[in-house]
Amino acid sequence: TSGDQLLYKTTLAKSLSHTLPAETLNAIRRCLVTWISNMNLDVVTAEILSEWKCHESAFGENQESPQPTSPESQRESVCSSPEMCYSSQHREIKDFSFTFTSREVTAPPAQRQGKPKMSTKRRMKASEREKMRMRSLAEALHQLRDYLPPDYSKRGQPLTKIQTLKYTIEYINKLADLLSRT
DNA sequence: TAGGCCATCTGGTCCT
DNA sequence: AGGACCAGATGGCCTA
Repeated sequence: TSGDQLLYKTTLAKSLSHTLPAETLNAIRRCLVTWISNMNLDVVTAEILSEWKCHESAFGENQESPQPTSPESQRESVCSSPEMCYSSQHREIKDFSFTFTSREVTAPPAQRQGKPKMSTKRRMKASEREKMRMRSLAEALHQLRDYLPPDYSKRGQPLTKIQTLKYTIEYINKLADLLSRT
């Protein structure tokens, strides 16, 4: 709808500064889902893909062209945490290179000494949570993959995680260009 | 067989 | 104290 498009444009304008806080990412996602579901995907996809072929050399063929292998396709992960978590704090996105300005994680060895080891029970709980967290991440990527036109995986092979992320950025940029021209 | 991709485990750090 | 997040290590599966 026009309202969705307006909101989407506004959100994109904010995001074009290359800094994408979690709220912005969520807003983009919501608008894209709403907007795309209300229009003729064939037309959009055809136009985008025609442009895609022209700009393919940007990175698609050079470094991240769809590769034939993706073991995940054979072993679809069963995800128990379908909800998507967007906790991108202090994250910058510039073109296709991510810069994660995360916390300092390395500490001098001297500081590590003397810290009591986690109990087995707590370690098992932490492992379980980590497993769920990674499955949630995989599920989110799986859903993201579904929003990309099938032609992005040229040989019919599912995209890898990194390809999914990169192509999604490319797809959003192309959708934004399309919108800006209307 | 090498290399890519992935899931899982683990220990460390930061945050609430 | 416990949860969230991160990165390194490890091993399995698959393809060229």
